[in-house]
Amino acid sequence: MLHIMGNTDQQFTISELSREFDISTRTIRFYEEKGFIKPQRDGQRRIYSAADRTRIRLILRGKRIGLTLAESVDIIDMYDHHGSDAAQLQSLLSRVQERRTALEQQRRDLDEMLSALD
Amino acid sequence: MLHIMGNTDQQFTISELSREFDISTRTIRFYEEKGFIKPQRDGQRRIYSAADRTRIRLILRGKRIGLTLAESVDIIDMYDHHGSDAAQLQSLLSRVQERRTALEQQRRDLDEMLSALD
DNA sequence: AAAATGCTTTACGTTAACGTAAACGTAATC
DNA sequence: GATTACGTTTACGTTAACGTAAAGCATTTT
Repeated sequence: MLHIMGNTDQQFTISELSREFDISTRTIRFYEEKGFIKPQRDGQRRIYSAADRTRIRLILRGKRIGLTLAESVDIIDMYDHHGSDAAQLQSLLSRVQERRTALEQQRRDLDEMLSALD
Repeated sequence: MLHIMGNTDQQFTISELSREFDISTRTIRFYEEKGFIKPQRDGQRRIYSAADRTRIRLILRGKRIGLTLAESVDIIDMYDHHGSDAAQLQSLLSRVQERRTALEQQRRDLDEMLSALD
């Protein structure tokens, strides 16, 4: 059977992503266990989309700045959110604001740390 | 009995520091267990110096930027180091350099995160 | 077909950073 | 002298983020 598909939707195997991001396959499956990514299946094999890959990249970025996985995913879902009513939007905005404040404090701490290391 | 002491060497109780930094007394004792601070004793009571207080402040700053306690203490001891020979100094400098690099990456990650939240 | 390769699930183990409770000591206050 | 406030030690419990086998499919290579 022939599939006609644009090459915009690239596919990745677990070991490809493992190598690319230098994390174990265990880690990638763990992220799935936690519901942070939901790859498709080809039989029993996992297939990762470009979107899955991006989510992993963002999770790792979050880790580097000291966020927990849950916090990272939380923020990622802030980007991603599409349909929501006014009330949801309002609470989202205030949560983004909170996050900003924490991150800005973090930046100040980091700057002080860096300048102290001179 | 009268103690004559300059007020440069202030003293603090565990609950004072607990309130000031908004951490539990358990946390403070835990830091001592790990050897990160070494308060004096008055009988069985702990007495914290200004230096102890500063170390705690720095540890907490490290935590906010996602360092582990061990990493924070490691950096703090970089500030503090006084007597060391040339070889030690050299290894210290390269370690500081490593740290800087990591922190700068962290800063970039943070900036991207912040600008994405607009 | 045997072996190697790459993937799968299940499940127990590990480390960091405390939380939480028990049980007790000492000093000030009612 | 009993209660309250503040401190102490000892020790078991908890959560996050994986590590590390163990044991088994499925496909590709020898």
